[in-house]
Amino acid sequence: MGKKLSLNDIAKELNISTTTVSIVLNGKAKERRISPALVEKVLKLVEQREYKINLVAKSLRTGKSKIIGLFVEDISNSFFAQFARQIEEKAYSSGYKIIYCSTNNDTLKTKELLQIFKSRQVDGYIITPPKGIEEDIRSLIDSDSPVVLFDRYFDEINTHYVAIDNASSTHLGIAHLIGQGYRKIAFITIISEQTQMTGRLDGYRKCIKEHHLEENVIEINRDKGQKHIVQRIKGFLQKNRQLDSIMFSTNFLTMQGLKCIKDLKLRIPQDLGILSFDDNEFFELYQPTITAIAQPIEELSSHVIKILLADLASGQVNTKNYQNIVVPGSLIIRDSTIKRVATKK
Amino acid sequence: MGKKLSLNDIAKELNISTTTVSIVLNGKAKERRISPALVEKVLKLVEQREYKINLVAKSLRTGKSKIIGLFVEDISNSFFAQFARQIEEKAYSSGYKIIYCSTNNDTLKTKELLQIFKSRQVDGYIITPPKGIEEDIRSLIDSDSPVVLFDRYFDEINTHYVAIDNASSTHLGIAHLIGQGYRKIAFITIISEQTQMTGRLDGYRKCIKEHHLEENVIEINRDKGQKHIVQRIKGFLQKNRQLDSIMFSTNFLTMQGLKCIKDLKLRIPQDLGILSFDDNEFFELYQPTITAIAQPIEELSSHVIKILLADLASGQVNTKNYQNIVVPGSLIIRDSTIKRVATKK
DNA sequence: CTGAAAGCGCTAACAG
DNA sequence: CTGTTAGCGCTTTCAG
Repeated sequence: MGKKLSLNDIAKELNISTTTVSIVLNGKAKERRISPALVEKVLKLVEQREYKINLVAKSLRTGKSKIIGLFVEDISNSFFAQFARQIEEKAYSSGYKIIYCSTNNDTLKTKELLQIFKSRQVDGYIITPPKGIEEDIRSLIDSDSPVVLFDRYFDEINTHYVAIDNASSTHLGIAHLIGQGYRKIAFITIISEQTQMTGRLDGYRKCIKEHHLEENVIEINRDKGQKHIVQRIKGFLQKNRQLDSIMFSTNFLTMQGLKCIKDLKLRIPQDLGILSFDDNEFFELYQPTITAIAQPIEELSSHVIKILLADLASGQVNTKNYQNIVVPGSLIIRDSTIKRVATKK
Repeated sequence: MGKKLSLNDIAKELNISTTTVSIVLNGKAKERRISPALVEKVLKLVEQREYKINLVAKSLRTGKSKIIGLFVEDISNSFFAQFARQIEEKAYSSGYKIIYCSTNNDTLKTKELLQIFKSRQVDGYIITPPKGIEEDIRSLIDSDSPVVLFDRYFDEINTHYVAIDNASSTHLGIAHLIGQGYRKIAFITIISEQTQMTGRLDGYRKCIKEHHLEENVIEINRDKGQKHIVQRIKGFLQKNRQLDSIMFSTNFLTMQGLKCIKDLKLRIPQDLGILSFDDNEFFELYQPTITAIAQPIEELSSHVIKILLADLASGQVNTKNYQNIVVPGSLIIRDSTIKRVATKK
C-alpha cells in the first residue's frame, strides 16, 4: 500500500546516489568498480525492501522494452496457438517477453495495434500480416525495428520472412492423390490474395495440369461466417457427385467439410478421398484418419525467433541480408486417401 | 527514421506550449476553454506530421496503461483460446488492450510474469491462477489493482471470481450416465488441488454415493507428459474390463482417452459410455459423437470483463462487494452415452 | 571508486 | 484562454 519504492528511496536510505544503485542493479558494478562491500549492502536492502524496478520508467529512458510483439491471425486456431506457445517459450529463455494479439485479418485493427505497440516501444515484431499493411511494415523497419513476417509475406516488400512452401507442399499432396488412383480432384479454399493461399492454389493447379486432369476449384468467402461456408461446401458436393476426392486448403475448412460429408453420408475414402492442408490432433483420431500436410511448427518457430533475436542483438535491422526461409511441409498419409483400405471389414 | 516527433516538437512549431497541445490531444479543449481556432491548428499539424503519442511516457506520468493482463493456463488449449479471444474483443471495444500469456500452471513463471506486468503498470488482471500464488494476488489487490480470477479460485482469499459450477455440472453428467443404465462408472482426472478439479471430483463422488454405486477414480500426473497419460489410461482400461462408462474431467484427457479406446478396439457406447467435461468442436464430428459438459464461454467472459471494467472505472477495487459468480455448465447429450443406439445398423 | 545533473515525453497544478 | 513549472523513475555522461 502507499507509494511504491523507487530507486531514489533506497539510495537515500543508504546515503548514496541513485546512480550507484542503478549501476549495481544493472550488474555493472564490476566495470564501474563499485566496492564489493557497497554492492553487498545495496543488494541486501533491495532484497529486504522488496524493491521492484519500474519498467515503464526504464523503457522511457532507454527506449527499449525487452518485449516482442506477436501478431497472429487468430489465436484460437490451433496452428497459431501452438506457434505462439513455442515462440513464447523460446523468447522467454532469452529474456524477452511476448505480448500477442489476434489480427483476425482485419487491416484496420492491425494498424491500430501496431501503432500502440510501437508507442509502447516494443523491440521487435513477429507478424502474420493481413493485406494492406505493407506501408506500416515498411515504416516499422524504417524506424529500425526488427520485423519477421510469418506464414505469409509480401512480394513487393523486403523483409525477413519464414513460411512453409505452400505450392510444393500442396503439389505433394495432389500427387499423392493421383498416385492413389484419384482423378477427379477438387480444391476447396477461401478467397484470399495472401501468399499462403495463392501458393496452395498454385500448387494444386500446377499438379493437375501436369497430369492433364481437370481443375475444379471452389473459393469461399470466409468473412460470411461458418454457416455460409458449410452451405457452400455442401452445395458444391451435391452438385459435383462425379468428384472422387477433395483437398481442403486449411484446417478450418477441412473440419467444416467433414461435417458436410458426414451429413451427406458420403463414405471416406470410398466415395471421396480427403486431404487437408494443416494437420490437427483430431485427424489421427477421426474415423477414418485424415491424411494431411503438416507444417513443421517447431522448425518454423525456431527460425523466426533466431532471426529476430539476431537483429535484436545487433541493435539494427540486417537490411543487407534479409532472411527468406521457406520450409517444406510433410505429407502425413492416413486412411482418408488410401483407396485400398476402402473396402476393409 | 531519425528522432520521433514529440509533443514538444509540435508545440515549438506552433509557438505554443506543450501543455496546450497535450490538452487538445486529450480532448479537454472545451473544459480548458482553448480557442477553437487553436484547436484546429494543433489538430491539423498533428495530422500532417503524423505525430504519435508516446504511451510509455504517458504511462510513467499517469500511472495508467489502459492495458489488461490476461493469464491463462495454456493458450493452445481451445477452451482458453476461445475465452481469450472473447475477452480481447470485449476489452478492445472499451478502449482497453489485452496482453496475454500462458502460465502453464507454473507458479514461478507466473510470479515473474505478474511482477513484470505490475512494473509495466498494467491496470487490471484476469487470471487463471496456478497454486501457490495467493500472496501475489493479495499484494496485487492491496496495491489497488483490480483482479478477477477465472476458472478456479482460492477459498482462503477474497477476490472477484467467475467460474463454472464444477461439482453440479459433473453431478449432472454422472446422473445422466446412471439414467442411461450405466452402473460401473469411472472418473479419470488429473492430480490437482485446484478448485476446478476438486469440484469435478466432488461432483462425481457425490452422485455415485447418492446412487449407492462404487467409486472408481484414477488421478494422473499431468506433468509427466502425454505419453505417460496415455499409458496410465490404457493400463487402467485394460485392468478394469468391468467398467461400463467413463467420465473424463477435461477436454484434454478425453482426447487421450479416445486414442486409447481406439487402440484397444473398444466400442462406444456399447462397451463403454463416454462423457467429457469441456466440449470441443471435434466431439460433434467424432464417430460416435461425444456427450459433453459445455462451459458457457460467452457468458463467462461477459461476467469477467464486466466486473473488471466496473472496478477499473471506479478507480478502486470494490473490496466491500466481491463478485463470486458461478454459472452452471450444460450437458450436451450425444451418441457416446446413449445405450439404445448401441446396436444401430 | 562514487555522485551531480540532465533528460526521456508526457501531464497536472497553478498562475497569469 | 494559455503558459510555467515541476516531476513520474530511471540511466547516462561527465566530473571528480
